[in-house]
Amino acid sequence: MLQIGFIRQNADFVKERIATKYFTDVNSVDTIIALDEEVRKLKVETETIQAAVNLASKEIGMLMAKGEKDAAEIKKQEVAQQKSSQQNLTTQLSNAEKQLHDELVKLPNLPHSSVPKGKTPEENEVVKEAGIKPTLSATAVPHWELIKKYDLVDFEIGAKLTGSGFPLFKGKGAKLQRALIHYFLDYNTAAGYTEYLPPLMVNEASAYGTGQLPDKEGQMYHVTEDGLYLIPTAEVPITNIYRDEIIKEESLPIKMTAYSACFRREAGSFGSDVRGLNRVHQFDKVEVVQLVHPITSYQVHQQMVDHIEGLLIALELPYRILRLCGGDMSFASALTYDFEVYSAAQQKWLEVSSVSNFETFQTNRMKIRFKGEDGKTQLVHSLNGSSLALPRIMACLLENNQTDDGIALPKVLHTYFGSNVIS
RNA sequence: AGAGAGGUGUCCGAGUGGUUGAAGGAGCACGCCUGGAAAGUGUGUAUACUGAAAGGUAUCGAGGGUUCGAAUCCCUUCCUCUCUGCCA
Repeated sequence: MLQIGFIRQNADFVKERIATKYFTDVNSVDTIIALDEEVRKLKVETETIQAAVNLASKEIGMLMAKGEKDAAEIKKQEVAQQKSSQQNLTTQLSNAEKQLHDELVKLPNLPHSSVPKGKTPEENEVVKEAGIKPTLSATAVPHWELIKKYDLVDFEIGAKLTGSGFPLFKGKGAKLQRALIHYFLDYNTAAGYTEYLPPLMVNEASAYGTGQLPDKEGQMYHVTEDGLYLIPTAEVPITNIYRDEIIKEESLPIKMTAYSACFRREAGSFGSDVRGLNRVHQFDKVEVVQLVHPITSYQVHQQMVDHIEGLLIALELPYRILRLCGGDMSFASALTYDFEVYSAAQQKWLEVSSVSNFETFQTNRMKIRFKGEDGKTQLVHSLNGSSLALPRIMACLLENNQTDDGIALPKVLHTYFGSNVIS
């Protein structure tokens, strides 16, 4: 959520920036400013009356103490009149506040100045492409065939147990997942991230804090009986750890990593995009989150990109880094880099990580602040990135490394997996 | 899941209707004292909104109610602890 004070002072800038995200209703900025003015005006009015009421109440207290009952009664009647005139204002105020909040929550974050212009994924800017795309033999097959061949994942039984999109990992497939999670967490903690293992369900306040609510309600599984949501990413519980906290400045940056299962309803997907492990309702992911001092956030963002790039290099996968254009960025992000790996048999790029700087968009909702040297509290910046999403990594590892003798695993996984090859 | 107890500032802890944003203590910060430190001592020590400022408003888990006035009374709800039950 954008800060109202900032909108008030930079209305034109806000409109201009929002437009690059192809947010449809730029006029809502004007609505917000008008509502904000109304709210503040009504606040002053009601608070003035309240101040008078409070003062009178104290006077009544003193009169009662002195035993001057009659004088107290007269005061009481005065207060009663003031209160009746206040009631109407209070109703107006709470209505206006609610409207203001509803509008404010619908505004997306403002894209950073380096965000490329564009509306569709095709207009994302390729910042870097590296690694070697393998030349596969004529007999090479996509990962869903390899999965069958080596009996790594059973989609049919997953569907039997739960439904489509809930893969059942099995044998070496399950072990490869474990090896990857283990390796990713080790890599992150070695870089100074503290490891967490979070709850897989969160309450409404947490889902709201990171921006899943109210914007993306339909994308989460909702346990209505208990008012809980299955997490779409560990980002949600992990970032919310510091909700409503004031952090000591010297504790910044706070670096956290977590493995979790992720649940996404992903309504409306279809076609070859959803084959095999390309898109599923439940998947494993390791996430990194940082809470940082505002002046360092873009530097940290770049460090996180480098950090995640290191994983892909270690996994020996061909990858590319995209700077997302305004139209393809998420609601809450100010700047996002996506990582994609090249899936050689499918001959397509698959997104495996998204590294974003949210600036104060999330922390304003969560009220995550620090107290600076000047004694003023201000919001920290939050950032996060996947490191990494497992299914597509697995798909690429299988497809790109397939040989007649099995799947040759990258060196870094040998110890974790306990073997050099899946055969 | 049932029974009971409780949630107050950074922490401990007092407070059952009237200048209580909140006693007292600890911690922390700054100063004095000291050769230096400890001890001692003085001052300060929440957050948000609003206002140029003075100030004002709100906040004692959360939400609602009673009252001229609520940390204190009532209702709802969340959480923690103890006991019982159940269970990986």
